[in-house]
Amino acid sequence: MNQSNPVRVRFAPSPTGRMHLGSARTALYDYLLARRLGGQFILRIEDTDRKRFVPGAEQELIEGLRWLGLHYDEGPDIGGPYGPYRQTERQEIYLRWANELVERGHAFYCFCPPDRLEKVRQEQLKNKQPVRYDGTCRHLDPDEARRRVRAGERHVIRFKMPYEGETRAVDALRGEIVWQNRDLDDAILLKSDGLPTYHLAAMADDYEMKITHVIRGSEWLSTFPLHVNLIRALGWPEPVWIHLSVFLKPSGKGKMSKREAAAALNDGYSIFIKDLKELGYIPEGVLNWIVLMGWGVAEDDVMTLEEMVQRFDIRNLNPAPAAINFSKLDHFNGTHIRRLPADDLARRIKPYFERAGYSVDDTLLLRIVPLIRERLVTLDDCLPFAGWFFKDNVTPAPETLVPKGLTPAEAASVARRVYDLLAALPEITHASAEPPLRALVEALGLTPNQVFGLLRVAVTGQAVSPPLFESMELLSRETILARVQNAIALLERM
RNA sequence: GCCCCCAUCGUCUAGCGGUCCAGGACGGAGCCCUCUCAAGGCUCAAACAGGGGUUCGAGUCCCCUUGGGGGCACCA
Repeated sequence: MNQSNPVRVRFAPSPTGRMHLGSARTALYDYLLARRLGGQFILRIEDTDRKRFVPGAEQELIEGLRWLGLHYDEGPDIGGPYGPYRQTERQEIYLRWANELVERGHAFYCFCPPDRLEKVRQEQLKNKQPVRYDGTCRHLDPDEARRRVRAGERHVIRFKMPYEGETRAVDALRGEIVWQNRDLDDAILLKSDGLPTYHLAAMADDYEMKITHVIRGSEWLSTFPLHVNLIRALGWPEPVWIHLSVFLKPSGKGKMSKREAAAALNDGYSIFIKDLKELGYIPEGVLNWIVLMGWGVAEDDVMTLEEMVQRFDIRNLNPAPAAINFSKLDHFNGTHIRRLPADDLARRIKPYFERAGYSVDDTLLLRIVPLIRERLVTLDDCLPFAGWFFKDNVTPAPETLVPKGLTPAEAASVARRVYDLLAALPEITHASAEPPLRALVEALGLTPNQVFGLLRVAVTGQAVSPPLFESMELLSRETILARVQNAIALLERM
């Protein structure tokens, strides 16, 4: 690689499914590497598989990247100097290189029908032989092959893998890897539909787009020798290769499966980025979580995207598979929520209240935020903690008003004393209400828990709430008195 | 079956031959704080897969075993 060239890193997903943790992490590392080294981050859509194409998948990818804050410099929706950035729009390029490979003797036309290939495969499997192409068309006379192609015979183009010797390639995380060429296969580069396979398309695009670092999943390790041989056959510069490990299911036993994904959702988690967003996770938390799955930092593991850029170094990447740990996601999400400025958090939770049907006063919301900030794991936790602020009246279950150790009648009596005390105050604030109420607790020979608990349920309608006095301060005196009055009535009716 | 990769607390990891009776984080346990729930503080339990080498010395290098993972498509 020529060090004087700018670093260019690409995220190249295929629009065949949903954006999940694995793709997000790859994109994140791509982004971090590009930003860290002052280069460009490119989005390229690998849509050459028309059978598996999923409408809307590209949009989810783009929205996912935007939500995470992983902004790219070039991509299908924003263009760039090396476009187009969708492989189906670059078909001529692959055709040209495939022909070039054939001309140079590094690839050959193959007319083998799929059903024959399948039979060969079964035979090899049965005989416990390595499964690969048997080489039938490899030694066809080139002129004869060209004639058949011109005649319109259905064909593919295969790479002519050397039969002897070995292939060596370097992965940045694992060092040099060696393959015996006799174990390698004559992979298809150009399908009979005229579209390239990943092998040709990705390599050609990486070359055309001047990609300097390839970060991809370890599932590409097995075709790694094919890719380097292809690149070398064409004399292209070799990028730095980085093969990331896969994610394992939470137990660490086996990879993430459909079944596991469903199980996660059942527990209130998800491996899909869009779901995570809807579950109330914030990009800061998600990013911090996934960046550490495969990247080790000695200390200070709470980071913003900017801090990740400053600290990122591919030498710290871990090639070992990593098990997904959702409780760590909760931790990072809560931590980053707490770090948000009040107005920012207010802006982010406002939609949750509105979706619940409340009309939200921004001034009140801004005063609520400090009360619930350290209680939120996900954004939607704001509802159980603070939804009651926006209700005109609350309706506690009568039995929840009765403190431990007291009868309903005793509770009613306590409530009346509390009412009298609050009614005597010209205004009810944290400062004005707490001292006399504590004195009352003392005088009644009860615990703060008993009295404040009753008041909490009376005022908020629930047993768990933000701090009582701070919460009451946000309510009008009339509201508080009316709710305590209501509680007394409820208790008297028990 | 064949090829390739990986291996430190339950999990994510630090460690790049001596500073490691192995450090941090999540989770767990306990204590403190406390009006509930949290947050926060303190403490504790918890790991170098096994076996051979190399070396004065190995978690750190090599080999084997075991275990885990990926791949073996006209999918990416």
